[in-house]
Amino acid sequence: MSALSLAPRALYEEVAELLRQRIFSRELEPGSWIDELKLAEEYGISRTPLREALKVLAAEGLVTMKVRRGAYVTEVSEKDLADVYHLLSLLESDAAGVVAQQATNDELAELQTLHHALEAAVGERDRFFAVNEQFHMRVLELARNRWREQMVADLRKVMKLNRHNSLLKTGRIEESLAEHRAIVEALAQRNTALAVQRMREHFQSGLEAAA
Amino acid sequence: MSALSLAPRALYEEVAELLRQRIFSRELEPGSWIDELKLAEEYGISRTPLREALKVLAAEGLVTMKVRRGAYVTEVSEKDLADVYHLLSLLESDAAGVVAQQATNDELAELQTLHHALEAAVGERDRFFAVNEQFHMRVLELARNRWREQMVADLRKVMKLNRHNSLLKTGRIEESLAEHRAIVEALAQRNTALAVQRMREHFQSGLEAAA
DNA sequence: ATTCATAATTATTGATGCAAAATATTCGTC
DNA sequence: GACGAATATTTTGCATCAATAATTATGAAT
Repeated sequence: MSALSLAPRALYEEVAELLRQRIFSRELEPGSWIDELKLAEEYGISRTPLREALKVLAAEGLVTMKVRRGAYVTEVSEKDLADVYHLLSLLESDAAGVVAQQATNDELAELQTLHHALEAAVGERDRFFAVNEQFHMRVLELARNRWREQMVADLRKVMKLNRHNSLLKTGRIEESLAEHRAIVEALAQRNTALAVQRMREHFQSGLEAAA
Repeated sequence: MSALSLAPRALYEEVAELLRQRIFSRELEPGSWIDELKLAEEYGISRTPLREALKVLAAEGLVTMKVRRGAYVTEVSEKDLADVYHLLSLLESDAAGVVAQQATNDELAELQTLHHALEAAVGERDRFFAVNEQFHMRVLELARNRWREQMVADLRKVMKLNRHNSLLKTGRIEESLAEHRAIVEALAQRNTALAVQRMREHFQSGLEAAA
């Protein structure tokens, strides 16, 4: 078993990222017990950094620690998903409002560019999803609230626990694009309330598509 | 050095709580380096559970880990405080709206009872603050979104890092009480939009008092 | 035959020790 | 006297080891 690439980050951070990947790929199934010993051996590391990584993931909500029973991959119910989605909608809508108010013209132009890239990516499913994610994250960054960025990042990770990776449905690409266009327009007009409302509608229709 | 009381919780959880207390009491000052070795000796424990506790606190945002430089108590700028306060306002206002929609009559009655306890506690500063906190937390619980509860709990901890423990100012007790009354009324009327608006105003006036 | 208790095994949790890395101090040279 | 390099010290971070707690299985008793 080869050692891990020597990291600029701490080993436990590296391991946390590896575990995230395995959880998202459902190689580690929700509800299943995480075998520390087996994983440590598999990665060729000791249990200490692995345990620290599990603590980090527990804080993110991806794993649940049970006293004297070890770590389990978090099981998210349908209600959990709805709750998390609700919060994402709330936080990102508000972020859109902040951007409409506070972003510079250059930053708004950058969002327009990103939106054009999104329109150009229709047809290339994976690329579309990637650019879509990029757009949402950029809006978030432009709202300049590091606490919200952290929270949204964590919530999005929890959403990924779900089988139907449903922040954006394949069948909804055209609608989603139209909604994004509406959001960018509201931002360009610097219409705060409208930007909030349209981002909220964007999430709302995503939810209805999932139902 | 006596050992810690044997815990139903894991040792690292216990230690995390002790560290939180020391951080909130400003015995550990924001920006200062946390001496693992010294603390471990002081508590009569090894560095392993202490390090795990620090990881938990880092996830909460109370401490920041610097690579190969250990743990530091998080320094919150004025902007950080404003950002966190903004998020608390957003999350708790929305929670109020959810409660107006979904709470049972019994639950709303319970909030009224809590509010009466708050009115009765005017004059007893500490008790007033405690009941006030209880009221906010109960609203949050009644909104029944465990992810939001976790996030708000963490954000409130970060607020406590500030010297001016300013979720509620001493000089604002009467105003605060009136605002709470208005919130309870909106909830009793099951007026969602009004409940949201009044909770938001409640936070807004708290912010203005801090300025 | 079923249930309860005890013992053994398994797995988590805490401690100690060691190595690597970073920073600070001291010494030498310019 | 100042600047740079090298060494030493401090501290993080990883690994191995020991102990505790829980669960399961087996045996005995009712």
